[in-house]
Amino acid sequence: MKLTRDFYERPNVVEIAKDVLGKTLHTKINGVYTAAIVTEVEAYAGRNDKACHANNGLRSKRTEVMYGQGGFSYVYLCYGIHHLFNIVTNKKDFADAILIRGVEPLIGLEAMQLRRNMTKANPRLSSGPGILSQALGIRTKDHYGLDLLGDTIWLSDGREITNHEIGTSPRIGVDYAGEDALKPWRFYIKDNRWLSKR
DNA sequence: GGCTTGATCCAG
DNA sequence: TGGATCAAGCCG
Repeated sequence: MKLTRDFYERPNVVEIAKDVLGKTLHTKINGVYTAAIVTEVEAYAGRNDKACHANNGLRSKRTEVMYGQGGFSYVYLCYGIHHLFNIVTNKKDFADAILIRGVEPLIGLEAMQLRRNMTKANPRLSSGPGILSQALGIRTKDHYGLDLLGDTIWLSDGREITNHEIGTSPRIGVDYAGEDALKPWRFYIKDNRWLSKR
């Protein structure tokens, strides 16, 4: 069943991030349907989180969607090459988001391999925030600010993940964020092959 | 380990 | 207006 607005609009982004583990991420892009299980995420807590693009209340064309309702997509270009897919959470004016860092392919493996220019389905297909967007066909220009209750990118129930199956670590690549870089807000499914850190 | 790559941000 | 910076991936 498709996740509802209520799921995304809860106030605690860390709690939602853990809940997203095991959920199914679907895309239907240019008529091609793909689906994958979310294996790895990071939480970004709006204006009070130095690692978040909306820290200190920064508003710009890029961050604007984070200030809207929960359950929308925030996709942006990183290092000039990679499209990183985030889920906006919390209610209007609260700029929280969750970065998806790894997925386990379920449906549409051939389409994903074609997009990634690969001949096999190994973790290099979709274990990393940039390459999973590539595998699923998500691009900044086309998929910024989409409603995740729509029919282009959406999430649904998936695999049940219990608390003791969830691993925790600091977030990746946010050393610039001072003390906030230490927050243990990266979550992943333990013993899963489809993680960005091997 | 070193290179790629370009939007974004802020200093001036 | 320009240059430093960056939620990464690829090749070796």
